[in-house]
Amino acid sequence: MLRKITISIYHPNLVYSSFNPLITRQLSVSSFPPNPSYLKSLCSNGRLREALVEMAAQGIAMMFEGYDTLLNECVNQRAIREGQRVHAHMIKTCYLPPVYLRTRLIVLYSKCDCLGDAQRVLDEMTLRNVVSWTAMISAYAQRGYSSEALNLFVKMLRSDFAGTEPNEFTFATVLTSCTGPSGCNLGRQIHSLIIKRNFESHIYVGSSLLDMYAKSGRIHEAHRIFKCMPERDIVSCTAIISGYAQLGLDEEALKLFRQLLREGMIANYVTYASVLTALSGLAALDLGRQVHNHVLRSQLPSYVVLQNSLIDMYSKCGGLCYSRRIFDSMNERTVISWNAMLVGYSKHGMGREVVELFKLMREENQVKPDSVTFLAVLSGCSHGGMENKGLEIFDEMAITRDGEEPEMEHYGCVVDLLGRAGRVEEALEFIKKMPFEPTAAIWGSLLGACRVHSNVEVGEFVGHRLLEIEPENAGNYVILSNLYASAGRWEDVGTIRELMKEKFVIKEPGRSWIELDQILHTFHASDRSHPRREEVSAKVRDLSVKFKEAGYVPDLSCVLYDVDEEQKEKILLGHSEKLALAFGLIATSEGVPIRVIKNLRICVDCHNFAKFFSKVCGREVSLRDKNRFHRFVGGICSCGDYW
DNA sequence: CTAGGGTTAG
Repeated sequence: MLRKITISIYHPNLVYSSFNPLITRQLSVSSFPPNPSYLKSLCSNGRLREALVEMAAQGIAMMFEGYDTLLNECVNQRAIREGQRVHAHMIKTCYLPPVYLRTRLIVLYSKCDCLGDAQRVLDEMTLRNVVSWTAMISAYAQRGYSSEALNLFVKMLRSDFAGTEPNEFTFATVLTSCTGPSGCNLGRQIHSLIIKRNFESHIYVGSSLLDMYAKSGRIHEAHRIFKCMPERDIVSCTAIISGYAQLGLDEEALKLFRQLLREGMIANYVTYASVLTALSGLAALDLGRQVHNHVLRSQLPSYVVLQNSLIDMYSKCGGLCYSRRIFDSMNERTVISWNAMLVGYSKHGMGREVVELFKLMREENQVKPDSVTFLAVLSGCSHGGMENKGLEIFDEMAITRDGEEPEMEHYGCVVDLLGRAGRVEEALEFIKKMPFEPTAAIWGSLLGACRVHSNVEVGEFVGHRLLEIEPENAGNYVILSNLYASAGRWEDVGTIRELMKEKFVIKEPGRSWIELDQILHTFHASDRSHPRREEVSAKVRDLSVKFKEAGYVPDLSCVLYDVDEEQKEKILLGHSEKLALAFGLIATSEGVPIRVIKNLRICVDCHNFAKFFSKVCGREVSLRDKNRFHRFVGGICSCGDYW
């Protein structure tokens, strides 16, 4: 039953209202008459619900200020249901919101992930201003809908309405959607608009611009913009540092970080996360520790992102126990924290720990495993000698369709698992039955298995398949020729060498480095650049002689060039990881473990050399190659000779 | 009312 109440009017826009007594029962009489400042005071006391009841009580009578107050609060609290009620109220009472309020609605819907509703509000607007356009573009951009953001931007440029010229907000936003292969082209066009409108030196636009160039690989252009910016702040500095780091230009990133610190930059957690990425790439443990100390001294609150990158940095620098310490100390973990830790164990070949941690993750049930998690777990099982457990987990993954659907990479892991277990034929059958066209990486992993298990028959088939898809990859020729050599099929070794001559492409020269007192010493194959080169190569020759006495036989099939055996041996001794090992032996004191990092996968001969190194020299060796860590102790490697 | 940099995997 409805009851009519007349309330006193003191607000010019407020008229008589009828309301439902069921609602009013909750209201104290003293709260009347409702007015915008009363709504405001309710909102500021966190009493949004009561404010909404007030709104309902006002029936047909709400005007700008009241709606503005309520929408503001809904946006702040990300309260979508309440926001919808406010919106519905506008419609029901035939209130026609001005551009400003409609824009608030767009913002509300987009912050609550209701992009369709936000777009509908924009579509219904007959008048739009730059803010309404920008809010919608930003909604798409922030959620990764790049093409929608860009299309909307173009639509905005074509729009005839007044007040639709993009401003600095629009440019800063839309540039973040210029990603991917065509991103840079679009970005350049937008850049020219920016120059025309004189926004190039704006600090937000500038950092967005330089980030766009950096992310599309045009780091010099990015750096030019950075240098030209009339003022810098922590975001623009971080953007350029992370630009270098993301492209793998780790040393440049580190150099810039140090230089900017010297110039007075106050790093924040994003800056640290970015520079830690660079240090992960360099595997520079001492430098990483130093940055960690900076972090601790700066007394930042704990940020999950930063802790995640610390976990990653320590594990990639060979300090896995520190990773675990950080992981255990976290009071909040994201899926990335778990993944980083799992990947750490996986790269160190610690299969048992991978399985244990994965079990813990499922038991805790706070964070749902994603496709990266499964990748880490499967490859961890493979590298850690837990083949059956890995196959079991893959089957679970394929059966329990509720979670992650296996992707190509997961199938690749299974090929790896089967291959490692010596089930090479089964792996081949598995590839044939996959719902994907096998990639070069998948054939490559099977070829590696064939080499380790000396399965020439399957290896030959796989190898030739691989040479068809990837004729430019030198590694494939090496492994196939290794395989033929191990079976004594010298004629076929010769054929492979002939094939190679025409197509052989060196993608990336081999390079190894070692960190001593926060300084990285880098060696290239047959290096002539290091100041102590003579001493180092003499040491390698010396070691080779010693190791031969202990049973070392140089594996000449690892050499690609068509030269005589003596030359081949000389080339082998010039491999960068041998130089780095020898340098480590010279430059560190007895008994100290030696950590070497290599940018490519380690070759069979160097792997063997390192084994003898650990045994004969009595030094523990940790060697990180492109795929994983190898830990050599007493002549045995943690990878079990399978990598 | 609208804006820029970040962590795992490949």
